[in-house]
Amino acid sequence: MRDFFISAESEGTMDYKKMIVAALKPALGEYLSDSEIYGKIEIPKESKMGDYAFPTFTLAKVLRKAPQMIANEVIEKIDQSQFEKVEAAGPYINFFLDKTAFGAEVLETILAQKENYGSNDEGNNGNVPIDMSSPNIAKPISMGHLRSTVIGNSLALIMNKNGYNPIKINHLGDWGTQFGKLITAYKLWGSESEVKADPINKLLEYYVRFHKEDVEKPELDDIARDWFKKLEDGDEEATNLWKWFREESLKSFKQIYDKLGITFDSYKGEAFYNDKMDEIVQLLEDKGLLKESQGAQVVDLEKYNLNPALIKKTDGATLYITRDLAAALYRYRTYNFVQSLYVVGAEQTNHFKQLKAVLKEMGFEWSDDIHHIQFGLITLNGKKLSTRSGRVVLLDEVLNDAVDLAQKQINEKNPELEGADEVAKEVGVGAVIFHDLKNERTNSFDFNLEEVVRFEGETGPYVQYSRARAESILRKAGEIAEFDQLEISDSNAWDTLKALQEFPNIVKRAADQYEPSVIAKYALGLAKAFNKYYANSKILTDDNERTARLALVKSVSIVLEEALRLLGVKSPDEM
RNA sequence: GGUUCGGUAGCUCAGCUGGAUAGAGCAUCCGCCUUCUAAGCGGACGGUCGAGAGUUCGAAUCUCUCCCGAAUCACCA
Repeated sequence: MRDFFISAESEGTMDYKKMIVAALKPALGEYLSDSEIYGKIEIPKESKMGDYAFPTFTLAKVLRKAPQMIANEVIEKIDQSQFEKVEAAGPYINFFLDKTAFGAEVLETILAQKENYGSNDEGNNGNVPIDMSSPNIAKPISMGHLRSTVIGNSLALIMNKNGYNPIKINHLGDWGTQFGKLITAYKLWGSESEVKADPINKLLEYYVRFHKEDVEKPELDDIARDWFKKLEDGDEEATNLWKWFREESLKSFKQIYDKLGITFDSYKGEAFYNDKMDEIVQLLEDKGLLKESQGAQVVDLEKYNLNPALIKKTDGATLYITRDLAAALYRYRTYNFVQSLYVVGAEQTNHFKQLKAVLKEMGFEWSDDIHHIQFGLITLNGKKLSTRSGRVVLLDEVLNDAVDLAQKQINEKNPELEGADEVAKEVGVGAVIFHDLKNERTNSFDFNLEEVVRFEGETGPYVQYSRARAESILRKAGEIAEFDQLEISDSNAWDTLKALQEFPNIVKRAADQYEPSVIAKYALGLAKAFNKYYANSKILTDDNERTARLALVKSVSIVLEEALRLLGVKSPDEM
């Protein structure tokens, strides 16, 4: 087994817990191993109680003494020279770091590494395809898609920060029986010019009308089925219409992705796998996994405690999972991934369990590297969003509202701001993205426009604003010849320095848990610490710590910008 | 009914592998712009951590039972 100290050392940043283990070892070495000591060290809630603490409860039994007494005895025995002080507080041994040395080291590291601060190469450049966004052609992008898009994008950035090579795949919903309906509707009521003018809305209108009218004219369903059949058989008219709908839809999707500042590495959607499913069926057959059940072809998954996976319908048509099997295999062959992520809503949990189970049954060990990154539902007035019932919240509208509001705020608070339009976009869109990412992925939330576009409190604009203030100070400070003498004696700076030091661990945790919210929460914490410092200490005073304070401000700006970047949020220098 | 995820302050949520008086933001009320951007800072108010039992020196956190809510459970994606 690899010694944990080696890995701790290889991180490149100072591990203060390690320092504490070294200090405690002479006193506790005969009762606890290094890693046991390391594991017990905790961070007190309040900084009054020190920066790290070691609870002595566990030793009480072995030593048959009261924890308080043990704490008192231990501090007598250990070398305290590395710390500002070490004190026994009841059953705890509290360690106070040498603040100036700690601060100087953190600042020096950040200023040297700049935006690379917090990066690591844990991923070894391994490929990680990320299935994300994946809207359906001819349907508008709603708040529901925002989650997958924004979480996927952030995870791509986080994985990259951890040394992986993410590949963002927009698995478009560009195939299925709905295209038969769409073509039917278009042929009956549509026109080329209408679609060109406003593709998504018009196509949606046709689709909705189809569903309205087919209640009374069931023959429409037959026509639609025929058209889809034609499409499957490669009929020229059907194929051309399909291609055209797809292109027009994609164009309007891209406008939204532009607003969000998100790009993709692949737009291979469901249709791409049309000719790749036969192989899957064949493989399943060869391995004897396919069974007939009620006229359909299924893979039994009882040993996984799952329902059978339906591979082929009674009529011989394939299903969603068949396509996803083909996609999974294609991605494995194409990217030889170390992990394959699917940022898809929690309602599809069962599907992904089945997908992984079938792949496992097929003998593909890499099934274990597939992770369903699920997220909670966005509801409207407590109900699930649904295009057909008209209960939709269009993402584009939300983004526009947010940008308008940001514009209004700028007019009020900073009317002289140059490039106000651009800043309004960055702030408005940033608010929406941040709102989506600040809470744990799996939480569901009910859509509330006021909350989404809020700029005060724990929001994206709060973080942006904090950094803009930092930048403003730096502008006023002018050129700094050289950052040396980085010791800061001001205790108001302490929380900020500690937060800065935490960033590399936060980056790792976010990747381990596939949780952008870890970064968002961190950004809020750092911004908060900095605002407090800003409010209580004058930075641009001419004394011998001025450079050190500016180094702190610069470091805060660097790390906040980087944290926001990992969320896909921009950092305006002024706002 | 089975499975999964939730239930923490009026509202929205934190709380890392169990640890020192349970934390934020919003809302409400009160202070702070002759100092670096008030999209800010400080303070007040506010909680039987769904209920009960268990493990433990110690439980919001782990185990079990129950209550409540959501998602899902083969021919949609």
